[in-house]
Amino acid sequence: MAEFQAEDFSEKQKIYVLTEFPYPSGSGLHIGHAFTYTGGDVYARFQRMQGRNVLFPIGWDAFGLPTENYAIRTGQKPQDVTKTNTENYREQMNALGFSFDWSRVVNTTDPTYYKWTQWIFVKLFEQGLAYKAEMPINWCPSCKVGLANEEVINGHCERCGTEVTRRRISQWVVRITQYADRLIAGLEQTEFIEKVKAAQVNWIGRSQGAQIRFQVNDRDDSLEIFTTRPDTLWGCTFMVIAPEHALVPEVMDRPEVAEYVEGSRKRSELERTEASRPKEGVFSGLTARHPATNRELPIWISDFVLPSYGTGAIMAVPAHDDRDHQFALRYGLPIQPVILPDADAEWDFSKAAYTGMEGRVVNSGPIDGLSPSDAIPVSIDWLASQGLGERAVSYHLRDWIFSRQHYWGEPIPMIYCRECGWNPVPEDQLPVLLPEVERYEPTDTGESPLANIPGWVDVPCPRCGGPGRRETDTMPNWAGSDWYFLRYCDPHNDGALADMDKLRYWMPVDVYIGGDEHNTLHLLYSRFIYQFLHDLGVVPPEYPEPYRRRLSHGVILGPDGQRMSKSRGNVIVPQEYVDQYGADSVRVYLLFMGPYDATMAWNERALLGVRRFLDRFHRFVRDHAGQGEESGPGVRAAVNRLGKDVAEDTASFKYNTAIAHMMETLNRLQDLAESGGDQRERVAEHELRTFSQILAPYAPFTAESCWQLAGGENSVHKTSWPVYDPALELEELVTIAIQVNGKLRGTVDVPHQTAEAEIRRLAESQPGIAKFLHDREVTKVIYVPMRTMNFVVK
RNA sequence: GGGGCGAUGGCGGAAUCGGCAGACGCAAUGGACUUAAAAUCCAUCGGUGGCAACACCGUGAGGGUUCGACCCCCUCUCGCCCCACCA
Repeated sequence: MAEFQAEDFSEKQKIYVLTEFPYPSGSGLHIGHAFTYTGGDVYARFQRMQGRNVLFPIGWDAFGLPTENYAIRTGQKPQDVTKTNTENYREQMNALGFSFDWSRVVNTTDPTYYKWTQWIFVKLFEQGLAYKAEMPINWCPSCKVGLANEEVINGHCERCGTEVTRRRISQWVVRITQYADRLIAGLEQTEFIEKVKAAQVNWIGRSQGAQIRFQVNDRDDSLEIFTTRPDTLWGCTFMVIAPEHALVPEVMDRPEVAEYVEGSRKRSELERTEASRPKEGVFSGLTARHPATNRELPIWISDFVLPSYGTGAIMAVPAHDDRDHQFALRYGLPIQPVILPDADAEWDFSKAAYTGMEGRVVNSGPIDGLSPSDAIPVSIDWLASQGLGERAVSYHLRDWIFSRQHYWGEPIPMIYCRECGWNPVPEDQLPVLLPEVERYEPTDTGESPLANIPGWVDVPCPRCGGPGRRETDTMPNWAGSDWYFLRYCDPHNDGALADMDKLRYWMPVDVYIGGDEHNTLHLLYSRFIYQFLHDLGVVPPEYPEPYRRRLSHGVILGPDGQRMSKSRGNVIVPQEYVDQYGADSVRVYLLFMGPYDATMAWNERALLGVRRFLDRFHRFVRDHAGQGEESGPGVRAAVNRLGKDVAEDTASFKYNTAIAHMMETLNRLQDLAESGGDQRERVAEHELRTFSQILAPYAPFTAESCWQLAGGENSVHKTSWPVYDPALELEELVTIAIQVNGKLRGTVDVPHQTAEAEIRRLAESQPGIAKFLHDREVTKVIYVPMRTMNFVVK
């Protein structure tokens, strides 16, 4: 398949078409893969025919829990399972005719690849962007294993269905929040569609507000809170802190506090973040002083306050926040209105909080009489002048928990020494290879299975040479997919993750095709890692962002219109349909179903319709091959036009209409070639070959066969896209719509460049139109050249 | 609650910049070929009225702008997707 290899530094214009690489599961390629890669393949093939140097690579995102589980179940090595699966994937991809550059395959589980994944981690650590912290993880008490968020389905373990609880474990965390503002700002340099940009901005969730200090009574401590509504400060009647807050251990001697905190700890993340759960809490026994009014404010503890957002503490303003209002009603805490709504002067604050921004601030000292939006900056300035607080920004985005307690992942290349602390494995000792072990079962303690291999764990400290201990956690699945697109540019490089000149040639990715489900996490993580590498200077400084465009493909539902799932039994396996109808039918059908980004149900009858079209074309070519003379004018014009239409649609990913154009043109050619009488036209091999070329990106096998039948030499896939001849189109008649008062009353067919006056004469002479003009006064005639003419009459 | 998107025949969907609504395909109906079936081919296929020519209505609902609106503006209804106790 050497024919599809991309050429480094070619003089041709480059284009980098990237599709998300698959996780090679045991069940083989699924329909979503077929859909994604067909979309990428058509575009790549089309661009090659346009004379571009196309990089269309593929690889394997092969680390992951299913392989590890399967290996445990069957007693195989994950390495061997991966090998079997990737070979199967490759075979099925070839059956579908994907024109990947197989010389650039990347495999995240290959030590020559994950050496660089580990290298990136070492750099993160060296730059202070990776740190150890006690973080709660999702814990399956039955499997005795920590689960990533994506392995928790509705609060239950993906594997065994047991309800997941929380457990605190010391983990590696990556400081992605440090890049939050840049990740937002960088979006401006991309051409992502609005939806994707919005998803990213939303996920980062930047809010502006104020940080305010409250003095805790009878103690030295002060309580810091974050709020986006400092204008409601004077309405604060109590405070709430999370059970994880640093103040809590100091009041654990109160039995009711201890009981509440204990109960909360047992609650799963799912339960805890359930918004409809009644707001419950416990009084801490502490009070704080209102910074403006000196009023005494009780400090409550409740787990509706999240430890991981803001400061883990809030000022409660029950008059103007729904949650605080619920809490106040439950425990009989005072409600103090400080904003009167414009619309409803009689607002009943005992019934509901007023959270709107329209209104007037009252009972609030220096900000009285202002509108809430004006009051926000004024209140912050006032707080700052009193030394009580300042402007602050908070993000929904959290630092990224980077440890997984699994075997089948990249070992985190760190060594712990009692004397020197954490040190990275020196670069010349990378990669830290995954040891081959007999058993992959998780440990009872929640540690990675690697912790059970003393010969691997115990190593000298790279700094002092004393006894050290390897990190036994592995990296999350995201790690390998964060930078794979860089490796495709230079997949065999031993001395760097990729050569700078090659990156400069191929980057950025021109089109990245993937699923909506990766529009937030994967896209954000990989943009972050790219920006980090940009700061390190190992990617071209002139490209601040890795992806120019992001295209999200749609979803194929089962024949019943439901999402495909094994339990519903509506899963479509592409290979079965390839066997039955041929790869081209499956390819063309997938793209013909609807717009590339739509959600569509599988319909085997429609697939059959596509098969009929391909068969009909093949028959047509066979029946008309050998008629070596020139085609009739209608045939020439139709095929000429087709090349232009399909090129336009393909370039803008409107595959469904491109295919419709091909069907339409075949219908037209059949009419012209097979009708009786004077209209009948000859179809010569030249047009049959041109049509085959146009079909080639979509149905590569059928097109090749037809190309040969029509006397084509070599391979249709090595030809250039047919050149459009505008002169041919000018020979065709144009149909112009004739309206009277905006209503269609007829049409006239005229040659191109017919004068307006002539069109008007033809229209007025047509009885079906004339009868609407008869006896009326034409006040105006609007003419849109070569499209429509509208008579305005009284 | 926040954000994004959408609503067109029996179905999936077309319609470049506001200019012939329903391309293309599926399903359906009638017919040809066949002993029969499959395959293939021909015809019809938004609604109402009409033998027909033709006329009127029609892009979720209501209003507006315009010579002309699926497309632009306002109000509303419904649906899908993502995020969500985020202070």
